[in-house]
Amino acid sequence: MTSSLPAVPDAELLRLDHQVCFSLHAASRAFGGVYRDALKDLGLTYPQYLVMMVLWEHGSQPVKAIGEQLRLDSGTLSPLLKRLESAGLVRRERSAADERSVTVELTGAGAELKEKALPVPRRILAATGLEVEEILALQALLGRLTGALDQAR
Amino acid sequence: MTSSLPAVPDAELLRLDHQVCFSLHAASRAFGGVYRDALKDLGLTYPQYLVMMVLWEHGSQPVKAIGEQLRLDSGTLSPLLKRLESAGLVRRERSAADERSVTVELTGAGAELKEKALPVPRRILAATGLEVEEILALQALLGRLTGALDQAR
DNA sequence: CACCATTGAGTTGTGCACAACTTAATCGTG
DNA sequence: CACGATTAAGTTGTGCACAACTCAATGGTG
Repeated sequence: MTSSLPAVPDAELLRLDHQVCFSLHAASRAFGGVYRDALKDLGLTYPQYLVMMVLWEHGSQPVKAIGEQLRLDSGTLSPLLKRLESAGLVRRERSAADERSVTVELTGAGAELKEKALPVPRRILAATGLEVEEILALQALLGRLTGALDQAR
Repeated sequence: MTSSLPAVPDAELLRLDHQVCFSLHAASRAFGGVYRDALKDLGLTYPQYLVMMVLWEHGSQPVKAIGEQLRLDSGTLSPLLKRLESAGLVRRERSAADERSVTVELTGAGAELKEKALPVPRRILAATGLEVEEILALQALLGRLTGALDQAR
C-alpha cells in the first residue's frame, strides 16, 4: 500500500493536492449552485431532492434504507425529513412490526412533485456542457474514487 | 445550446441524474471524511486546510483574494478566519492603504504547521487508489465542469 | 425468561455554504 | 468637492454534514 512515488517530492505533492481537493470541492459546490437554481421552483434543496428521488424511484421506505442509499445518517436525515414533512411532501409513520423503525412515504403532493421535477435533469445536463458519455465516465471514476476513499478509513 | 437529446426520455434522464448528482455528492463527502481523519492531528478542518494552503503558497493576502481563489464569500470566510485566528495560526490586520480591506497573515505557529501538513497529500493520494495520471485527468474534467456550471448560472 | 448488547431514530453541538443584509471606506462623475 | 454607486468585510438566518450522545425497542445468550 501507499506506493510512495519517490519521484514526486512532498512540496510538489502539496501543491498537486491543493489542486485536486480544491477541484472536487469547487465542482461539488458549483453543482450545488446549479441545482439550487433549478430546484427553486420546486421548493427543494439539493439533498432534499436526493431524498425525493429515492422515494419516487423506490416508494415508501424506512429512514434507515434512505440513509444507506444516500450514505447519510439520522443526524442529517431526521431534521431534513421533518422539513419535508412540514412542507407536506412526505409522511412519517412508526412501523407496527418494529417500533424502532420509521417509514417515510410520499403524500399526494409529494408524488405529484415528480412531474415538476422531470425537466430538471435535462437542465442540469445542459449546464454541465458535457456529453452523456463523459458524464458516464465521470460517474464511473467518481464511484471508484468514493469506494476507495470509504475503504481507506 | 441545450442539445435536447431526444433519444433519452425524461424518466430515464431523471434516473441518470440521480446517479450523477449522487456520485459527485458522495465523492465530495467521502473526500471530506478522509481529509477529516488526515487533518485531525493538525486540528484543521478541510476548508481551513484549503485556506492555510493558499497562505503557505502565496503568503499574506487580503480576505478578498483568498475568497477568489477558493470561490468562497465573506459569509463563509469571516467566521472561518476568526477560528483560525483564535487557534493562533493567522493574524488579521486592517490594511492601512485601504481601510475596507483586511490582510490575513500567518503567525509563526501557522507557518510551522506546513511541516506537519507535508505528509497529508501523500496519504490522500494513497487513499484515492488512483494513479497520478488519473488524478490529473479527473482534475481537468472537474475544472471544465466547474467552469461550465458557473457560467450556466 | 432475564439481562445485556445491539439497533433505529432522534437530539445536541460544531462547522461550512450561501443568500440577504449592514456598515464603513473608497471611487467616480457631475 | 459633493454625493450616489460600488466595494470589502462582517452579520444573520437557514440548511446540510457529522460526531457524540440519548432513548426506546429488539434480539440473542446464559
